[in-house]
Amino acid sequence: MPVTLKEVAERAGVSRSAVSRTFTDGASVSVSMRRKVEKAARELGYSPNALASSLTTGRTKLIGLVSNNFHNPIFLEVFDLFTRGLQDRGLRPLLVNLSEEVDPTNPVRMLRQYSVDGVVVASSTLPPGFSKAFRDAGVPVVHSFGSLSSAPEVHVVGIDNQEAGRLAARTLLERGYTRVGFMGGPEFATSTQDRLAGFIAELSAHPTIRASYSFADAYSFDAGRKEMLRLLKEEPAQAYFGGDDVLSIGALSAIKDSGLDCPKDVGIIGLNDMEMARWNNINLTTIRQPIRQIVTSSIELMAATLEDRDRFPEARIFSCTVVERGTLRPALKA
Amino acid sequence: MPVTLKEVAERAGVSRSAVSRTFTDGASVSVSMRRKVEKAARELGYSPNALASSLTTGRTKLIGLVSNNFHNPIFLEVFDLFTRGLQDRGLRPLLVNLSEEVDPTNPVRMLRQYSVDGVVVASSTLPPGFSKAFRDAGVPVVHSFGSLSSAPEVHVVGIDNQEAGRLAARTLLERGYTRVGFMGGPEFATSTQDRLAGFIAELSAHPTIRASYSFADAYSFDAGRKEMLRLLKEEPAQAYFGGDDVLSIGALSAIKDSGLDCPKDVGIIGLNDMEMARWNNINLTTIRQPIRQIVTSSIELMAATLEDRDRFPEARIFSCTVVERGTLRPALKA
DNA sequence: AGATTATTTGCAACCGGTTGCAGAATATTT
DNA sequence: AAATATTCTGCAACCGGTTGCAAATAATCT
Repeated sequence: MPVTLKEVAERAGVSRSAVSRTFTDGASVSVSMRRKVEKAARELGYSPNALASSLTTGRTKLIGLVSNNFHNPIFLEVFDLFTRGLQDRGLRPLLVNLSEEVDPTNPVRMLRQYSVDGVVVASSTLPPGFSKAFRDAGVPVVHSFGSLSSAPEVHVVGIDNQEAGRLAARTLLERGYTRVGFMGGPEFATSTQDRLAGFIAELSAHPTIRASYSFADAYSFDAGRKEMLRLLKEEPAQAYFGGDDVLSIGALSAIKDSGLDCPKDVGIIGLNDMEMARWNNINLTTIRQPIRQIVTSSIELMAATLEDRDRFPEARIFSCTVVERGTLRPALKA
Repeated sequence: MPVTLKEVAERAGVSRSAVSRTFTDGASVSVSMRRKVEKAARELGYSPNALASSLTTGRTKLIGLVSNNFHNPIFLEVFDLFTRGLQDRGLRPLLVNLSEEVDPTNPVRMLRQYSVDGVVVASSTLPPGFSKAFRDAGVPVVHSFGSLSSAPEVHVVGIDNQEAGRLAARTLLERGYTRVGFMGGPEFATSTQDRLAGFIAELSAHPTIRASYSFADAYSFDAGRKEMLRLLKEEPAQAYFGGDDVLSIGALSAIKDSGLDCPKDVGIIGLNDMEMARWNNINLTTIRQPIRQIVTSSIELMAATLEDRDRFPEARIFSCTVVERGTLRPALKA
């Protein structure tokens, strides 16, 4: 059904190579030849088969976009930015949903079968083993929103989750809270671990502060709500660092339903600054993660790595900022 | 770098065809041969190149997943369900972001270059011209969440938006509202037009009801908020059918900020029943769209159409239900 | 104009697989 | 055991392009 190179060549009365060259830029074709071929191509409605050409060029322009975060609203924006950014560079995102996948073997095989030029891992929860498995398969990898190690083995772009944890702790201290809590996401998520570590590290310099830690089952409204209801039954802290915004909003709902007031009785600070956080019936104080910059930078890094496949792995860190809203009491006067 | 068929054949000491057959099911290979080949393949870490084979088989198992709804939280779930559902059938979603695209030419070309086996258009706002353009390119198309015409030219799976509009109108009538409004999404969106048409149709049977219509700039919180603020300045209706949930939540925020109470002063019914609608600090009465069923059915329909490419276009309609929450006053006693 | 150099062009082989066909190897039948 | 029917296997051509190489054309220089 689709028109092939050969048909165009025949109609234009030239060789197949000539047609091929008119459609590969940088190739040597005379203007007259180009005109002839383009005319024939137009009349036939020809457009070259990217897959066939990938066979010889070794480039598909396919980029695996793998994620397992299909329940966090910020990731819709992440996908939006990634797809547009990749498209703008002529790259095609092959979306891979890794929810419930524990072993990288299958995804790796699949991505190799489709000869992707690179893989973007967009996930805050996938263990680094996945990225490494892709790299070991010889594919350039950028892990966005990943956790950074001191010696990155693949490119990582994101925030420093430990620093975010420290920032959360500092913010709570500034507000004069003396009993604080970390209400994290699922314990196995890399982001949770890192944020907790930072949170603890910062507080360790303040021995007078009482701190507690617990984990919700998932990064979800219900999990946050459930966990906060549990916490409120016993002696709750004065303020919590919620694992992320969705979780924090769930916690907020628990607080209100328990007849308590936020921030008067219990304070909350979230993380992400997702769209809903600023909705005025939520109005969540939170730590903002610069998503747009992270995605843009990830795409640039991927493009650069496609050029130079031996590029040394690097970590690109973006800083977070506190977004003041209504779920934490004001800072103490200095 | 990657291992090829030939290398496996050499190592196993057999012909290339033999190796190929081992990896295509339904092909005739003896057990001893299969064992030999599989051993060699395992040792070399071979897995067949799907793109190369697509050249001769004519099937890539690539499915274009095209959408322009990257700001509506329900679409995150839609993408989740689609990617998993497609993956489960061995199909690979090639994600295409059509935001800001007004002409189907480029996307069509791109999808043809990558020889997708089919296209799923997942959008409630794209005009039918896009689906038709894909179909005209000879690719099987399923338009999910699309608007249905009486004579579908491509497969359409979704709700009957007109019926949803009627349902909204009926619901408002049941509650005894006599001055009602339609606060739609952007006027050009197909879903908005259909919902409005149904809303009007239902009310036309009730000449005593005063009805008004207006449109927000987008399906977004801010647009809904802005439009409701505008409406509240003049003489507002007693209750509104909000174009979708996000819009309705924006409207809700405007109502509260204006010192009014919902549902006491102004009622709202949304559409979609997205996750946040049930968050208790929102608690939006809304019309539920059965997303999961729509996606599942779309995938089945796509799979069936891949089998029989001449399948006659059909429309699959799922019904909506009202989800009672807190933004509409109770129904009148009968 | 003739020699020299730079551009174009077509040939043919190749990218990594698949598949119709015919001969070889097995299995089944009588 | 011979004849017949089945199942396997390799050959070679093909899928839709690309590209090194050498011949053919065009451009530039004396």
